[in-house]
Amino acid sequence: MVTVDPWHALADPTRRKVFARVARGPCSVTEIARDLPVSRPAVSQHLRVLLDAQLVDVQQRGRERLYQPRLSGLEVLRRDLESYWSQTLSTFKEVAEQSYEPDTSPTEGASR
Amino acid sequence: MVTVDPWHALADPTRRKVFARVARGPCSVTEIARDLPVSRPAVSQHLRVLLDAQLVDVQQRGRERLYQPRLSGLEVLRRDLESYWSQTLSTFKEVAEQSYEPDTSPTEGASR
DNA sequence: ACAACACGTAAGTTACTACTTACGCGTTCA
DNA sequence: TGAACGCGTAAGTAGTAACTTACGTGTTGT
Repeated sequence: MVTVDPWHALADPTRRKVFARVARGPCSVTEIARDLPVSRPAVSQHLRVLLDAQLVDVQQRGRERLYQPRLSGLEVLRRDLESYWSQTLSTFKEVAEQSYEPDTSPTEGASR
Repeated sequence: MVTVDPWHALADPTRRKVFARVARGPCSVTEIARDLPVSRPAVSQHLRVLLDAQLVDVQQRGRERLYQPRLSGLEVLRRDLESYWSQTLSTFKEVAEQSYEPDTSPTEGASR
């Protein structure tokens, strides 16, 4: 089993549309391909990547394969994004404090 | 000015490391390149993409260029991710309800 | 049993992307 | 004023990724 970075998985616009459709509710490959300007095999290949990124799950249903969204992959993205967000906020805070105390950095007063 | 999809911007592992470093606090190109196994121009090119994705900002500082994180790009990601998350949760709910009421779907009792 | 359906995968092509080295421009400091 | 620094960008290259068509497999219904 190959593991795929969920960031990479959602980077492609077409693949993001595929995932968005699956997230909205369980659906089959043909059903997804009908709404997209790409072939059915292309959708299959995108779903394979989403599977490897733990973003979707499959379930055989007669002769259909029903795809459903999965939380595991999203949790990774959530954690990373939350980290970026909080670090960005505290960086903002630090920069703001430094502009009030120019003594802290001895890099000469070229801050403006 | 070229606009870049923030999803695409954070898809590359190296670029994500560059952004993670900038998020942690303002820094220069050379400083980032010192901690990564790629050349300085490579870092410059990554920062260009992050700039176009509204994920970072620059500020000339003497002969250095100080990069800082920016919220705009992250907000897009946050909004998308939040949408995926909530839709995935409600899809889970729907699926759970359907398994208790097999009458709803006339696709014959092949659910197990 | 056979046609139709739903799907995955192999094979091939084209476009893009991440990287390198080489170069040029502005800034700092002796 | 000239050497060193910090950086962006151009040019070239190797690897990857997204797509297509063609084909094979399992399931449904007559």
